[in-house]
Amino acid sequence: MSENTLKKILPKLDTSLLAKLPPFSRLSNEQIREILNHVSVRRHPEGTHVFDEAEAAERFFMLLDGYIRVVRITPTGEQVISLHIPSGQLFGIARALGRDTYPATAITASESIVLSWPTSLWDTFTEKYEGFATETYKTVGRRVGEVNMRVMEMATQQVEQRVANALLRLINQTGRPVEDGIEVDFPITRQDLSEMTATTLHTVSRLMSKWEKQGLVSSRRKRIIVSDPHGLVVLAHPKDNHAH
Amino acid sequence: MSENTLKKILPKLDTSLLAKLPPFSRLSNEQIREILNHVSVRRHPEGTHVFDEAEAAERFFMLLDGYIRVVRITPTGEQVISLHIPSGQLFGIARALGRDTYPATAITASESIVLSWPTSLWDTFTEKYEGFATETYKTVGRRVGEVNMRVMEMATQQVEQRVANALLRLINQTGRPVEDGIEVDFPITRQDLSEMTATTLHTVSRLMSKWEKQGLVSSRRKRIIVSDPHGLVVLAHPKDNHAH
DNA sequence: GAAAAAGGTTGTGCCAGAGCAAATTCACGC
DNA sequence: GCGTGAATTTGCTCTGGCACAACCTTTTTC
Repeated sequence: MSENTLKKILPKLDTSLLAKLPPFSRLSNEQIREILNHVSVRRHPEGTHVFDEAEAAERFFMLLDGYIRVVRITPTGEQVISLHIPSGQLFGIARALGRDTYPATAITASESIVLSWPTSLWDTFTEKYEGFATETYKTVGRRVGEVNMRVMEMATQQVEQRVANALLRLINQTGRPVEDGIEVDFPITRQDLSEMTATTLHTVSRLMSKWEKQGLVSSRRKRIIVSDPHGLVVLAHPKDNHAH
Repeated sequence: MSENTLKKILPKLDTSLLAKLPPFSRLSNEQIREILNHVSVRRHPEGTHVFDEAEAAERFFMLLDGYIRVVRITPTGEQVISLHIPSGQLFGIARALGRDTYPATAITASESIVLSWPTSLWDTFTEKYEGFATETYKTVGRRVGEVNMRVMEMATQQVEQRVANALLRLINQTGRPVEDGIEVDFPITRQDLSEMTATTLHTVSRLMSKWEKQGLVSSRRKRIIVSDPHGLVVLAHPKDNHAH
């Protein structure tokens, strides 16, 4: 990561921006101003590594706008996408898990605005600011739940169901309503979907083609629109699944 | 859970028992005595559900002796084993993740002694007792890391490697040295191993047979001894893994 | 605006590992 | 010491989905 984390100041970064976000919502304007005193703001183009796995966790982050893709890379170079983080959430919060290195790599899935603070302030935040710790642990809990869900899915479901589930999760969490359905709000390739579901882009491509013929989804390059979410739900949560 | 959580008192449950365990190790004897004032102690035979997924998290737990298997069950009734918890660790700590229900089911993998406290004391513990919160979050962090590791493995590795890894993890975390190797310290079936690695008991059985012929492991019913850990490591971390 | 690169589609062969079935072995209670 | 049920082994079959490959389409670059 290039190290000019200096304030490429936004038009105005005022208290009202943070006041809406859960970790800060119970704070006074005074407190939010304190917090903003120490913040760095940064705009990252799509595809930027905000931090890398195993790096010393010197800062923690709040995504103000855009999407973050959390990724892990195997010794043999394969990527696995852990989850996507929508704006308004903290990330890179290694300290909340008692770690001093980042457990995964964070890459912007679209152009993003990222706030950050030095990790040394973490303890101050959790102690001093009402509700900050609680909300943080809720976020952690939600993500843990999500990862657990993926383990379950990968252990028990067929590829088609996994991809359907991944897509449903994407539109639930990051969906934007458009004319003919709900669109995933950031550029996403078949390759990406395959890395989220432990399969190959070929298989994802075939599934998408099939679903497009059935009128469940439509897609252009890097764009996916789900036009019949319920149809996908039916595929995702299948009749018998005669499994292990 | 049957609700006679009363003190089936152990011979002696004194401060020295807790003083060695990380979450309590920085506390004074006085403080540990306070903590013991509110504790319930309970002995669970093998196979007992200590609590079930989605149940209201009314208590949190410390495993004093034995092993806990953390399990999730799909809508279609299949089990997936998330992880095993060795003695000396907290579990059922939904509050640490901002939840008020248990995220998974906890079953004793062998006869176990379990301490527990009402969840209402959780905030007191984290605020009042030096180091308790920190150690807790380290535990959480370690488990999250482990689950993430499993996602990676399931996404990128072959069955043989996954089973080898699972076995290595078991002997690292819960291994007991015996004459001809290291033995998994609680009863474990091929079925269990298959539920940990998202495969079938048949495949696990075949692998075990092969490994036994190669002199890597030996096993009786419900008992597994790894005699050549390094041999397993070689299998677990394979040459090419021409993958996705 | 031509070339290159990135992303996407589709056909084919193949095999790891699941499913099924049946036999065998083991542990434990009586 | 015997009977029973659970755990394990093993042979056979079958198939989902991956590897490989060729080609097409859109975007980016210069």
